[in-house]
Amino acid sequence: MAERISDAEHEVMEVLWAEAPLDAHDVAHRLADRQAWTLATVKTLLSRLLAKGAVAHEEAGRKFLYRPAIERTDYVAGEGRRLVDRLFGGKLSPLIAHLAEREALTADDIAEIEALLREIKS
Amino acid sequence: MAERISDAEHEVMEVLWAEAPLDAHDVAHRLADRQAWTLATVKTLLSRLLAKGAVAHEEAGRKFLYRPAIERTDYVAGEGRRLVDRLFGGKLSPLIAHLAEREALTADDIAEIEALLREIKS
DNA sequence: CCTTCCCGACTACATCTGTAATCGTAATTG
DNA sequence: CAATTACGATTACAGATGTAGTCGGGAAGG
Repeated sequence: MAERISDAEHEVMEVLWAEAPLDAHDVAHRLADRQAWTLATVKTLLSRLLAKGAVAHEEAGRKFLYRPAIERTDYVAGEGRRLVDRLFGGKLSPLIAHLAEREALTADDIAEIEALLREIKS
Repeated sequence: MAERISDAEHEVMEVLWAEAPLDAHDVAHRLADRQAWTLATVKTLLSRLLAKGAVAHEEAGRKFLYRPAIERTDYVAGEGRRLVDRLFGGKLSPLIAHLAEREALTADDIAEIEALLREIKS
């Protein structure tokens, strides 16, 4: 399980997480504005995701309808953890410190995070 | 600039960020407990990092001494941003929410982050 | 029915990565 | 000085990735 999903594959996943099931054409279409990929490329990515077990497909006549087989939430949490482990010894605060220091969180961002923390505490 | 540094290369960078300059042997040595890499492998990684401009080397007799050519701070901030952009539309709070929700930040973690935010606000 | 088109499956291929071995040369050791 | 070592440079090679083309079979259109 948990075969790594590549960047390109991830783009495809985002499309399916936003809407599914979709066939290869639909996926290629939704990707059109972000990526200049041919349909062939999108098909390849879908096959690889299928092989990795990240999407499932169901037959609909002569074509396939694809849908995510993993939760975006899980994927995102996994990637987040990976990064935080790799770069911050597993601690979140240094990540926040870094981003904050270098890109100035807006007051709104800060308020949002504080609210979030307050909620977690309860 | 900013050639992507791979995972294996990153391990090498961490060693050099912790202590530099070091020659290939030293680097291999410090890596010994985390990675079962041969000296040859470490040398390859150092060459690649050199080619990518992530480390610099200076001649010391018949060997080279390597040192980082990029700041860990910059690397970390870049990677952090990459992730946050890719997965959270550039916003930090969802990352925090995710990690918090799935892995229970300790009260200490939360206090630390809050202190940090307070400081940023000032 | 025959031709055309569409689809998924398979193949292609350069680059990057992980992981190393080998080669040529310069230093070290005897 | 000869034999051995120690280095960096070069080469190797399989798997992942980005990006796509081709092929064979069935559906659709005439």
